[in-house]
Amino acid sequence: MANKDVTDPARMEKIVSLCKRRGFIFQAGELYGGLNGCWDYGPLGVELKRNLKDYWWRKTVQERDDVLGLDGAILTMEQVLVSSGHVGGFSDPMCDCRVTQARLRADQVPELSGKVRVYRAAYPQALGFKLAKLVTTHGGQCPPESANRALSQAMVTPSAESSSAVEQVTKAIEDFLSAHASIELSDTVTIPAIVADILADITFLDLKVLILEGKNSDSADKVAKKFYSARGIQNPALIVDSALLDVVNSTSFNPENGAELTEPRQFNLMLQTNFGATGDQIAYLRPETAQSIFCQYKNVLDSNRVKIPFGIAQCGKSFRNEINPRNFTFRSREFEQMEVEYFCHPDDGMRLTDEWLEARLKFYGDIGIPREKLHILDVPDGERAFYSKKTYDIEYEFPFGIQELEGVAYRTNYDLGVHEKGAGKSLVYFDEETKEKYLPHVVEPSAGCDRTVLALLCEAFDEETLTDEKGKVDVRTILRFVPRMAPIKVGIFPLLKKNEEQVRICRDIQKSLQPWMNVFYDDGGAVGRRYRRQDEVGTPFCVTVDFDTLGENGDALQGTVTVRHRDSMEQERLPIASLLPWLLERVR
RNA sequence: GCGGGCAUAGCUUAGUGGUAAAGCCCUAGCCUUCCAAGCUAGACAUGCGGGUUCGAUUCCCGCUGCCCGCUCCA
Repeated sequence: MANKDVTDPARMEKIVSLCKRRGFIFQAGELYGGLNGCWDYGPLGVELKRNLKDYWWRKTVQERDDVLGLDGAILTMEQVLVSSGHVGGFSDPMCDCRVTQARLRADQVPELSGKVRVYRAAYPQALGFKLAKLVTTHGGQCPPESANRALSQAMVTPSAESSSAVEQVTKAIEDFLSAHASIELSDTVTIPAIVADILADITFLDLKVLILEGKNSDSADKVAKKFYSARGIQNPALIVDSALLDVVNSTSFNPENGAELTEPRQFNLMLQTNFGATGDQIAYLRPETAQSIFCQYKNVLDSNRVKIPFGIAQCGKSFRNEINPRNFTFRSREFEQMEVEYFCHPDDGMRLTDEWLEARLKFYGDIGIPREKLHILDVPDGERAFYSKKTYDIEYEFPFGIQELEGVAYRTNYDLGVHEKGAGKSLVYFDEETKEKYLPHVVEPSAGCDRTVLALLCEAFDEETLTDEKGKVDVRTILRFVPRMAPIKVGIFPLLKKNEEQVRICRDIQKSLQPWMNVFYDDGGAVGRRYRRQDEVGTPFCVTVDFDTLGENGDALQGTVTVRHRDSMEQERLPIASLLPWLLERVR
């Protein structure tokens, strides 16, 4: 979707490293080697995430008259997910065409007979690296890129279509060595030995293509070429075996193009579990929070004296057996969603979708994600889910690319419709004023909680280069969270930890603030060091009790403390008594 | 899912077929009146499992995980 992705892997690495070092996010099961696609939030991460969820709840539920909360069960009945369509399309074994990726039901692939052409190719990069390694091992100086370039050029220039792998690799190596006269192999090494080493060690990429009735082998070659070029092999020159095999009544080939199909696989992306006394009942870990909202829509309506339009909000865990978790916490197998299903009259759906988009954009601004880092994708026809009349993706510029944070989708009355049908019970709404009966339509703003936490971290991360009076350069690492999202709101330090009076006053301040916000007492090392420690975890304010606080420099300063600001590093003096209101105004 | 690369202390990196090194961080103490000072002492590592070997962190294989490029995302 995104066309101007700017990625910064080095920045991402620093963020991941900071998250671990300071206790924001750890890999789940790390002690035992790690569990792919699962993450644990550490002491600071859980505060950050909680701040986000609490603020979302406050803004979405508590400060609105028209949205109610719900906390549904994670274990979900099979029938619910059959009705919703989550079980249906994915319960049969499926095959993929290895060339076009077309997905076919395994039991519906027709039996085909005919000649099959066998292709075998190797990645030129792989060959290049093997060669470089061998040359180096045998005393030559050879950077891998150089061997790679030379060898891959040789590889894509087939001498003859039917020449063998041994011949082609031999020729490539000879060409390479003659082009690099400085490389001398030791006397004990022969080119056939290197060729044998390479071929024994290399991974080949094989493909079979059935020559369809009425077509010739050229068409099969075309299919193979597409397959290899999609994998970075521009010219499948290394054809080891171009012999033709006969197959009869095989269901392993795509009837459209003759390409080989993958083995049939179960494609359910939901996590299943067993329960009941004998463990023979099936339930699913919900793949989205939305379904319990649809299923309880009528109960909420009947028990809370609400009228359409109104919404039901839910924040909680969902689970998907993602094929390919990637990008730190961005795509996880276990993740948290913040969703609203907003029920409305069919005439209002489009308008409300736009209104929710605006409300959500304001929310992101309020948590410190600037509007200019967000991209709104108006998902075009054909790319939306089939039931959706309008979908906006709200995307953020992550260091690994522009990726979706939230989808605002107008889902029509599809969801209530399928559950009405599945359960055999009416979900029609009766409007007392207009005497109108209809099945409500739904607008769904669905945000990824973990993704948003990650966006907060990425947005907040900053490195500032400082130069002191002596010209000494220092890098200050800061998380510039807006105060309402910061895991710790204020650090409290005695200037000298040996001064009992300062420590006592600090502890008093700590006690007085703790009921209102998360604070952190620290007396270790020099005060400057403590400031920097708090910068690194995004604490917006630090309070220092010093000798002025004790009245040693006059009555005017007695009972006041230094407040130091994270972003500017500037300080101001405030009376202890006014700290709480001063802070509350800034961290809510 | 495909391919490539990588795996040594909390972090960043050395190094070795025979006792694993350093800086930062951390802990304790000394010192210290506002931005990562200094001194002393201390804790902490070869991802997991096989194989070769008298001996493997090092070489080989498998697994797991991470990163990159494709793919996928109901």
